[in-house]
Amino acid sequence: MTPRQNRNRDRAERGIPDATVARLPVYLRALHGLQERGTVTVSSEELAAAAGVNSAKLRKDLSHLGSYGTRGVGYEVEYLVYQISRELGLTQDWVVAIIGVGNLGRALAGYGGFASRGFRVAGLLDADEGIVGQEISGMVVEHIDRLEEVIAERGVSIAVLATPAAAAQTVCDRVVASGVTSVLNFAPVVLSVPDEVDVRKVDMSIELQILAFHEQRKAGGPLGEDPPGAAQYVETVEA
Amino acid sequence: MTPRQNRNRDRAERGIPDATVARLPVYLRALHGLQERGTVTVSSEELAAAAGVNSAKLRKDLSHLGSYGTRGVGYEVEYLVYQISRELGLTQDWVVAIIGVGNLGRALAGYGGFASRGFRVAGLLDADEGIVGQEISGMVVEHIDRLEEVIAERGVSIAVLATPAAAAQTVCDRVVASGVTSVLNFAPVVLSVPDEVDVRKVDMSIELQILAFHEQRKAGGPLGEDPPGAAQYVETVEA
DNA sequence: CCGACTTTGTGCGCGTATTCACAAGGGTTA
DNA sequence: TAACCCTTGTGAATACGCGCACAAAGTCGG
Ligand SMILES: NC(=O)c1ccc[n+]([C@@H]2O[C@H](COP(=O)([O-])OP(=O)(O)OC[C@H]3O[C@@H](n4cnc5c(N)ncnc54)[C@H](O)[C@@H]3O)[C@@H](O)[C@H]2O)c1
Ligand SMILES: NC(=O)c1ccc[n+]([C@@H]2O[C@H](COP(=O)([O-])OP(=O)(O)OC[C@H]3O[C@@H](n4cnc5c(N)ncnc54)[C@H](O)[C@@H]3O)[C@@H](O)[C@H]2O)c1
Repeated sequence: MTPRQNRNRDRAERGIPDATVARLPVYLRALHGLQERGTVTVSSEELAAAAGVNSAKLRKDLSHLGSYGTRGVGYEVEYLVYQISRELGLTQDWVVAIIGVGNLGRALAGYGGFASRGFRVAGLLDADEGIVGQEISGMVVEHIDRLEEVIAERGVSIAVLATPAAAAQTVCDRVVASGVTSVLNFAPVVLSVPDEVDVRKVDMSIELQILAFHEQRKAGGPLGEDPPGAAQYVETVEA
Repeated sequence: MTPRQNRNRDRAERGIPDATVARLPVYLRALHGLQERGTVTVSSEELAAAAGVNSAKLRKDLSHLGSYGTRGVGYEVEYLVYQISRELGLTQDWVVAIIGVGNLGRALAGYGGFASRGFRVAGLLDADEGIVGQEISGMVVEHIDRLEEVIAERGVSIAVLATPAAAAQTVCDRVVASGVTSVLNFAPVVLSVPDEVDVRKVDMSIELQILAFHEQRKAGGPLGEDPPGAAQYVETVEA
């Protein structure tokens, strides 16, 4: 069997498509909402509506976890919550460190949406002497020099980077060298990491730019109506 | 020429794939970096490396904007910056309102990464009497009751929602009713809006959950090694 | 116990995205 | 001018994701 065939087989048997994984948390959120209202059973149609997706897509997504629905009835909310949580790894606790405790880091430190999903913030680190020692959301900010110790001692497995862009790669390198293989990056830079490390980024500036693009479309295309590719543009490069 | 042919031509000539649009801001960031270091010309290989993508993908992306490269040489940095900015609509100013000035809203209000791309925060709104009137990043927080006036008077075209989840849909409805067609949502809810409105969401909790999924994979699959789809699972639903 | 009804799980076709690989095009040098 | 080198732009193959539509499978009333 060629390596390629092997990879295909692995995908088919255990691999859950990335697109599906990205939606599972949304389903989970919708399910928790239903749970609070005491709903016991839900159809794919209802759940899909609550999650804002097509019902066929929802069913296909869930089918990747196994067959947890009952035909003619729907899905048992509680059981589905358990299965999705389990698949996402939320049945265990994840230890998180937030690095860079500025405006954004502070907001993150106090955010309840983390703890409620099994993410425990076990460290706040910063380089600024004025910030180190401050108590934020019940935790004392530690010095970045202690990064490696903190990661090792507390078993940090996810690092959240909220430093300025210029510092992000350096901090990332240290974090990775300490054995962390999951990074959530808020700094507007592309981090380079070894293959085994997962980096996800949150970039609000990019989101705004995408909105601006579409907004401009609605308003009638880019300024100066000539289509890109037209031959008669002028050299007005200088800002 | 029939309307349909016209539409097809427009698509072919002007329609830029969503996946491409989402990457243009990344290229732009990389280009600004090069610009600061005085680079005049860049090859697709170099730029792709800086942006963290495959070079063929980069070239194909850029080809959607027209042919702005020179074979044998590469792309002129300054010119490319201009073309991408123009395509994204960053050559004009966008007026933004931030709604919900709590932990996150505050961080956003003071964030420099917005202004530097032509996004001007023209309003901060909140429902809390204790927050209304406060000065944050040089702006006075206004009462949410004035939402419609603020949007109309200042020509707000993008709304940033940073309210609690429970309030988001209501606020969103009001914003949309006021004519805003672009929304950036930080609240962990699926917003329902008319077709012509674009909503983009930023959800850090989802990103963490995706990281957790992959982290669990690395550690050897979900707890209790049985592959999903196995027939012998037990009814251990109760938490 | 049966037949009507409901909802799941999925085969299939379609469109989009990604990547490879190379011909075409432009610069550069002798 | 011509030969050579470098890099773009894109055709073609492959992979991926989406959603329709329907058979299979279960429920429920009679
Ligand atoms: N504030 C926002 O709304 C927002 C939005 C989008 C992106 N971002 C990005 O998030 C990051 C943080 O933003 P912010 O507004 O909190 O900035 P900030 O300047 O308020 O905070 C950055 C913090 O990082 C600390 N720091 C600097 N170098 C460090 C190092 N080497 N190790 C550890 N800590 C270090 C600083 O002392 C500071 O406290 C930036 O990269 C920014 O571009 C912020
Ligand atoms: N803080 C974070 O790091 C973080 C991370 C991810 C997501 N979020 C989400 O972002 C949102 C805001 O988070 P936060 O931490 O800033 O919460 P917060 O409670 O600190 O702030 C919410 C603000 O919204 C205001 N508000 C409430 N109802 C309103 C209404 N109807 N109109 C206008 N304003 C209203 C409140 O007065 C408050 O000031 C929440 O939905 C949260 O889930 C926050």
